[in-house]
Amino acid sequence: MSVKKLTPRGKDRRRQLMDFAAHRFAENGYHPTSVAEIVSGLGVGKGVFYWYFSSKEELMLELLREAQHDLRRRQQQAIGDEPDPVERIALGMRASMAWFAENRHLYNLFEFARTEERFAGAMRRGQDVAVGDLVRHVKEGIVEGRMRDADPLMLTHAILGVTSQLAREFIHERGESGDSVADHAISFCLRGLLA
Amino acid sequence: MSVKKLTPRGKDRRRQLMDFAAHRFAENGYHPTSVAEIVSGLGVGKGVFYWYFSSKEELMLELLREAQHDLRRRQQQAIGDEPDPVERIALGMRASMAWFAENRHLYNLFEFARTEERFAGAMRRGQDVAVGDLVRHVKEGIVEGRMRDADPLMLTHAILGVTSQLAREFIHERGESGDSVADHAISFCLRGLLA
DNA sequence: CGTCTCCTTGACCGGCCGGTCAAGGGTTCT
DNA sequence: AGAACCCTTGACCGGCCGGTCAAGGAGACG
Repeated sequence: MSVKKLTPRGKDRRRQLMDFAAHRFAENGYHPTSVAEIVSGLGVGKGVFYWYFSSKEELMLELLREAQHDLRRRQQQAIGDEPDPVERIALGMRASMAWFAENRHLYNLFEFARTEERFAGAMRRGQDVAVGDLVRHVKEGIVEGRMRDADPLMLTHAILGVTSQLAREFIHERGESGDSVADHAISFCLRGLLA
Repeated sequence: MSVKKLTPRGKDRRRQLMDFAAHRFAENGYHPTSVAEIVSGLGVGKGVFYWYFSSKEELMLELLREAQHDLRRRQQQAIGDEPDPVERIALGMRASMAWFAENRHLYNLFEFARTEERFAGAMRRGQDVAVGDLVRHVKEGIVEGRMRDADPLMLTHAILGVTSQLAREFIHERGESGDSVADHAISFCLRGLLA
């Protein structure tokens, strides 16, 4: 049997660096977290960082890409081949909530990344993919007469807004579980406020 | 008649610093924008900055407080003494959209501030006020039987989520006008997705 | 054993950053 | 005039930051 190496190398090291940096960035902020802090937190020399990543910025970009990719996979897996567009939207929202519950720290990372020009591009690309996925379900729902005939892009962003705000407030901020929040989010999106 | 001073003093100087800094922070990021850049952009010496503000952080906090205060005043002014809780919510959303349209740059500032511990407190306080205002209308709407009997806090955050996401995407990002976006946001919040 | 490759070390560098302060200018009082 | 007050200047400081690099393991292979 293989034993855990005391000094990981290769991909393990990379993971270690990315995980640790992600947590520090999320808790402390990207700029206030220095490369020196990251490596000393892991008990290694600075050269290790620059062996695996060409810059702090590159590491950040990789974190963002990976997280977005992971979130999307989670959504698609949850949706599977569900035929009902309304149900697909609900499943996607539930999957997003669950993912945010399991990766609480990444919420801050996403939010920060959107505010800085050099990371905003990556975030926009990721969001465009999410919007693209979701808008298809919405359009289909409208065509099938299941949903109101409003601007699909607006509806899509409204759904994303509900999901991300409830994820922030109740999961990220208050530490509640994903499932109960998802139920509320879904019923709001489907039926709105009015009685 | 009084003429514009060539070298503003007192409150004018303060305003000048705050406005310029807010724009630089929003476009470039808080950390990447140095105090040196701010003062040289205004063509003044560094001492001016530290005459009016005790630190870069304090200036930032003041910007956040002022912006939140201004946004809230705008909402309250729009709502006036409207008796219908549903209409009050719609008026508040419309006012928020209009405010974001007129202060596009502040969106990034808010978003960044939430991600850094030392500013998160101020943001939370501001949001708590907004939630407090809004949740009252929601509760009243439920009591009056105008709205679905769901958790008022969830409904409130869902409304905020729709508002802020649509503001970000269509006003901040795409530069559309506030009014048309507000209509979509309101109708989504009231009636949801379903036909 | 030598050698090759892969990884690690940490002192070091140039540069920038937030913040200080002694000195002086401009206005407005008396 | 001259004193008092308010504002402005910009050189300067200590410290930290992202990034470099010569040197040196540690294991694999022959």
